[in-house]
Amino acid sequence: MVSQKRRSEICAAAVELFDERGYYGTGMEDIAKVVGIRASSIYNHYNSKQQVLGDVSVQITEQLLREHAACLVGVSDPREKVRASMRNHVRFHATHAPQVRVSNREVKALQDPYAGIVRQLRRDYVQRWVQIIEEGCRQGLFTIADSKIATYYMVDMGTGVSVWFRPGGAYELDDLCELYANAALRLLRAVPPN
Amino acid sequence: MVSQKRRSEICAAAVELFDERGYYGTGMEDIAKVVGIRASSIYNHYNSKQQVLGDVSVQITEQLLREHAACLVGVSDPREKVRASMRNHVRFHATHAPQVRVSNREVKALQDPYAGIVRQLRRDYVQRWVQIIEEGCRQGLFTIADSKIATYYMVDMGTGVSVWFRPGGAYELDDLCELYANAALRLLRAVPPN
DNA sequence: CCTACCGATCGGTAGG
DNA sequence: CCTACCGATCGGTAGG
Repeated sequence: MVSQKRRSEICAAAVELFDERGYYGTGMEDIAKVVGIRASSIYNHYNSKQQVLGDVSVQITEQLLREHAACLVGVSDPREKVRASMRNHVRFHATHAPQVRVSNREVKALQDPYAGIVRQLRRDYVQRWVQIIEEGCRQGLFTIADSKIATYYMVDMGTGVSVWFRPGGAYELDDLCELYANAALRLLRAVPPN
Repeated sequence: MVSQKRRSEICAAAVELFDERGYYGTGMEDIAKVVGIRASSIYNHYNSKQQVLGDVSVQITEQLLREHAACLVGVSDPREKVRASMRNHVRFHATHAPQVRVSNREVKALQDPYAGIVRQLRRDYVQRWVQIIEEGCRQGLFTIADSKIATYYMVDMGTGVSVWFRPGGAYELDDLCELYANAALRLLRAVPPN
């Protein structure tokens, strides 16, 4: 049987284990044990361990871009685009922390074709930020030296949330999203009203 | 022979390989091959692969704190402390990129006593940032909602440099340090003169 | 989905 | 610093 349910069970187990022990530190036996089957049975759903990692990485990266595009619908002010992008970035990295940690940490373990796909998606994502920032600069709303560096400021800062954020901890996610959105506009020296 | 030279050769080879393929993806054979000896000979210098990773991680983390302390000598204005800290953080993460990537990526693979030591050093480092920021707030120089979050902004942003920075690339390291130092003061809403 | 099994490689040890 | 070797585990396959 090659049910979609089993496939996603394997995927979920793999994410947890890759996150905990890394791609090379996780055996097919480990994944199978969590799912409740034998290691050899995984090969009815995936051709290789590499394909499991590829599936996880491509899926989560595509989802990030999809949700980013969705959060910008109907927004025209570049300052609001930055706010929405930052909120989305932080929320995504907090709520899909294991997946983004794995896809960031194991990007070097990823081989083609997955590696090429994921790298291209990441370039697209950075490029979207760059274009929003440059649009704001042209409108005289932002003042920055380099739009690429400004993008790294914000993306790297928000990605860090996936490492230290704990649901139910000291910080409420909604509050965090607002703090980061405001911080982004400060980084860009955005003219008020923010 | 347990020469210090051999030990650091093993260390250097291990950093490159751990960075490239991860801790679990790297065998003692791989490290030995780079050094030009047999895998079993590494055990004349280290008791285990874990000890090699521990050595790398503790050393680089101690060095970060040492250089951070040194960059603050004679500085009293909190704004200048933030500038110096940010410049040091970025420069360190750019010039020791493989080491910090390994020590960040493999922190979960680290066992006690190394894990405990490294985690404590990291807490110390964060605490130093927090105290500088709170000092600036008390003096009315900074305006922020949460000093811990503000620390994460800056530390995470600067740590990102270790991932994308390439020496001899589009950005000069000195310029980058200044850009990040200025960005840090914007994040803190520092009062001029900056 | 299973059992049975492949050759390769793993970290580490014994002994010199 | 080496050779020789340990038991365990690796990703993956054959065959049902």
